[in-house]
Amino acid sequence: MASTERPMRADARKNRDLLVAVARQHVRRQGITTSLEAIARDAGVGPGTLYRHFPDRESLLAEVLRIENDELAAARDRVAREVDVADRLDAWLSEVERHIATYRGLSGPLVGALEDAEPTPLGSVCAEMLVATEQFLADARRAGVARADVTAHDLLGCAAMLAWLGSTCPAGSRQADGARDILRRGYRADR
Amino acid sequence: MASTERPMRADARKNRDLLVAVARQHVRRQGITTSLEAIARDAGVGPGTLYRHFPDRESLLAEVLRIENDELAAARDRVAREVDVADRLDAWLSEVERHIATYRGLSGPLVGALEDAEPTPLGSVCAEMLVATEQFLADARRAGVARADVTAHDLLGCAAMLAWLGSTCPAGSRQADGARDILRRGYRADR
DNA sequence: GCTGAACCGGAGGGTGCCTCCGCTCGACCG
DNA sequence: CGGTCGAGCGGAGGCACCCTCCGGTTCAGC
Repeated sequence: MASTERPMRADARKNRDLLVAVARQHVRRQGITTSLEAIARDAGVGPGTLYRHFPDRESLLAEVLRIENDELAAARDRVAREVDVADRLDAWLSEVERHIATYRGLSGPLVGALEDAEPTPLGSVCAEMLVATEQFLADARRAGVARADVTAHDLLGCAAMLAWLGSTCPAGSRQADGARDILRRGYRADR
Repeated sequence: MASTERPMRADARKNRDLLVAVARQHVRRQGITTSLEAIARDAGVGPGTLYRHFPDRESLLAEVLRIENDELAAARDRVAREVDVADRLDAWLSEVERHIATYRGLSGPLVGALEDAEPTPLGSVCAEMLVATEQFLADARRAGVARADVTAHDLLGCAAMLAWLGSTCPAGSRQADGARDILRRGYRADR
């Protein structure tokens, strides 16, 4: 289907890429509620152009994340390779938390996408994280370091909560650390 | 100090009370990001009037909560009286979570107030919850059902996280239940 | 080069935030 | 009870943002 579509016009492609690049900067700095108009301005295009390429905030966001997701995949492989199985799940969840927390305000929409039945732009990003988490959870269970009644879905929810708490508190606060410790003891089988 | 100030003019008092009442409805229905202009409109006053009584969103919110806080205090007394010490802390934290979750979006500002050094309008609301939580935590420790390294501050953070997760998911989702179980096992000493 | 379809960008209507200022009306005094 | 004056009112207005629509422009294939 997609293969039968003719390729994008060169100027359209350029604008689209530029918009995603500028959006990435803005979202990193201002969080996901950053002004779309400002992104268009900075990219030197009109608002109409932005809205044609990305009909709503979420599709633009999904595109930004799609690019960034390579980083998370790399982290996943690194964790699987280098971290001892006893701490692998912890390490992975930390990565997920850090990834989510990169963009202030992302945790909300992400949890929404985790729940939503119909596929949203953010859905695929979520699905990937869920698969990896299931993998790590299975490993941990086999090694006897994760409780049996905890699900990957729950764990992602926990990571999102922590990311939320961390980016809600004033920067530099250790508020999330206590909660993280409590959560760890709650899903691990060995403490 | 406050006692030397002359009492409010009757019309001002009336407007102020009306605004708080209308705001309460709106915030309950729409969450804390509800439109302040709409509140003013519904109360039949101009925006200027609203902003003189409540210079920013947070002071209006704090006033709404101050009224509602009686409910939480009642819950606190009921829990202290009726619930067995083994489950008292759990019961109290559930109440806190429910209370916070009543107003969609409240968890963020509340956590902020929990951290802030200088007193914000929401600060006193927080302080009250913190005191009660410390009390219940101390009881639980004495009864041997709470881990020693958990702080009341951490627990409030956890309640806020759960409230956040609960009101972020589409209504009726059980997403928060898993996280709540994990957290409970994390702070309790007996499971 | 020509042509038409794809694409552009900005004007504009709607909403919300917050401020400022001229007028009103309630409180108190004589 | 009537007058005064200042607290209080409310709406106009400036600003930012969201999103849509459409007349003009530019690319791509012939």
